[in-house]
Amino acid sequence: MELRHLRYFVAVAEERHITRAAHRLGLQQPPLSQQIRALETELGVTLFVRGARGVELTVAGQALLGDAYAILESVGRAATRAQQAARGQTGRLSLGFTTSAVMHPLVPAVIREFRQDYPHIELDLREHPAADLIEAVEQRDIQVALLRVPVAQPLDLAFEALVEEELLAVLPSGHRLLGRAGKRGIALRELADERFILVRRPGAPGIYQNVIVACRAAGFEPQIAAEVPHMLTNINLVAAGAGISIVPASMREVNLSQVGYCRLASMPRLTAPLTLTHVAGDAEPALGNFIAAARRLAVRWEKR
Amino acid sequence: MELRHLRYFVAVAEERHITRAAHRLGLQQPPLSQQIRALETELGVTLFVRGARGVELTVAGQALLGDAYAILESVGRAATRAQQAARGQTGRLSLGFTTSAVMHPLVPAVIREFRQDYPHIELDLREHPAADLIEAVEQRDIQVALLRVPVAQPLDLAFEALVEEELLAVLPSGHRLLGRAGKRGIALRELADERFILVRRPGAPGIYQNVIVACRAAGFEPQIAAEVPHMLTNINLVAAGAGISIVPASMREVNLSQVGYCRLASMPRLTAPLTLTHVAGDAEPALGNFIAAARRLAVRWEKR
DNA sequence: TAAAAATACTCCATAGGTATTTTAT
DNA sequence: ATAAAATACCTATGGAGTATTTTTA
Repeated sequence: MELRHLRYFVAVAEERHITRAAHRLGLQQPPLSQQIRALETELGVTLFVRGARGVELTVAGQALLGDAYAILESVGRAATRAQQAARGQTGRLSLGFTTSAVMHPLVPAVIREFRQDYPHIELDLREHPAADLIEAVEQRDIQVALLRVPVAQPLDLAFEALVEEELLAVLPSGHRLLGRAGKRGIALRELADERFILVRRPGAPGIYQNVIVACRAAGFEPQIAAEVPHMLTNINLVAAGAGISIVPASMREVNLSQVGYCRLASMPRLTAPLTLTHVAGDAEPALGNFIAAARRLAVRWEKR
Repeated sequence: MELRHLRYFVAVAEERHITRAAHRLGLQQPPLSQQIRALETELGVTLFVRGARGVELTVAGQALLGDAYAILESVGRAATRAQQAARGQTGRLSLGFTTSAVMHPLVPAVIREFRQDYPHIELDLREHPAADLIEAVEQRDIQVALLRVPVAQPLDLAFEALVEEELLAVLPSGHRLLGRAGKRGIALRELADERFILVRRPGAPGIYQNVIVACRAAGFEPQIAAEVPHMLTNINLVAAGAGISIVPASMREVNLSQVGYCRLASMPRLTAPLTLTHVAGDAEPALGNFIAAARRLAVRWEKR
């Protein structure tokens, strides 16, 4: 049986008249009669009783008609669904991110916009440490991840900095430098005598490396008072007076009364990127659409 | 799009290999490649990424695969359903009957057996007076009816007596004839002085006519004390002492203490048929199966 | 470079067209 | 007697086969 048979059958059933149905289908009566007969022969069932003023459905024909409608309709739906999937308008997308990545306003903005533009894509969101995210992308466990500074960059993954974000010094509330910091901020070397608290996790140095390199360029070796696994712990330790730190500007949202943030006057500005990563090569449509949305919003963000 | 495309597509998707799929389908690789390409072109979508060791489904292909399975399966189901409908194993059958017809044990037996043999046929049961039933069958409102003696027999309906049932006299409990009735029963002429209560409805005389004709043949004109519309009313009036009556043997199930039943010794026995009626001409399968079941059980009943 | 898919072409099965006959009311 | 479907026969589209080339890992 072919869909042609069902299409012809439906036309004849609706017209109750082979000649009229043939006309409607854009063909002649004999071939249509033959196709209907062929269908009847294949099914081993009489679908129509032929009369002098047309044809009438048998009970078997009535039974088939309902199914034929359903089948033809679901064929149509299958086609549009495949097309939507190809355009990345349906399916699922799994996205991972680090805590510090979601602190950046761009990330929730991208998620919101993508949800709006592609409501039929199931979005799978997961928060994990950067190293786990990179491994998950490699394993095809998730399709795309948003994180900070990826140090280990496997060759089969593509990495792309969406935006560069300024790094700020976090100091305890009463710190003398907070008062002296003007619009341009304090010089990095003014922190030479401070004790640093930095985020470092095995396999994902994050901005750790950047800070140390910058300090050395500013002429001093930073004293590391503590290495913590999480950026919020980091800020809490500063609040507790255990030292100072340097964090992405968006962490300013963590607005504890015991800490203050100030800019660093180094030129060029000390920054850390918000990085997007996925498996290299052709991205499947839903992923491509996500990346496009992320890039679009990143450009808009830079121009804000 | 044709079902062929979906069948081929499924084979390729399952084998992840056009050449192997072609072999499985009993054709060569190039035509299969062409058909898959044609499907992709028609949908405007890439279904497979071609590699050196086979093909892989794209997301669009994955989306289509699920739908293709569902479609092919429902095509198969549609075919078997049409065949079942043609054999009268599915669909619906509406059956009407009179009160006196269902009193006959054959009727519930037929319904039970039909339900058992054709569990997928929806059986519509309705109880109505005989005249209404005949009209309903003519109007194609119901397909088949079981009733007693149809007097008005429209030409477009077929009538068939399933079984002849003996008629019995119903007498008030203390009636002198009940004691004298032997195995053979009482003679009809012994009722010459009794007052008769008979069922008669406009348009459906039932056994009314038969009884009168029989009495005349026995040499007397019966005195009609009352004409009632319903056979149960009839027996209740006998119980009340209003007269005597003649009813089908199966009414003996109405076992009131105030009435007694006895046979009538006339030869041949006075009988009334249980009649089946439906529109004349070819019966549709479910109806044919019902009629066959009714006939089969009727024969078995006669031989009991 | 080896395996798989794509291309080029050929063929033929069959969907579809034309002319006519049969059927049913 | 008439309208509709069936039959007979013909045509040609396109599905499938064969040989070969191109692609990809």
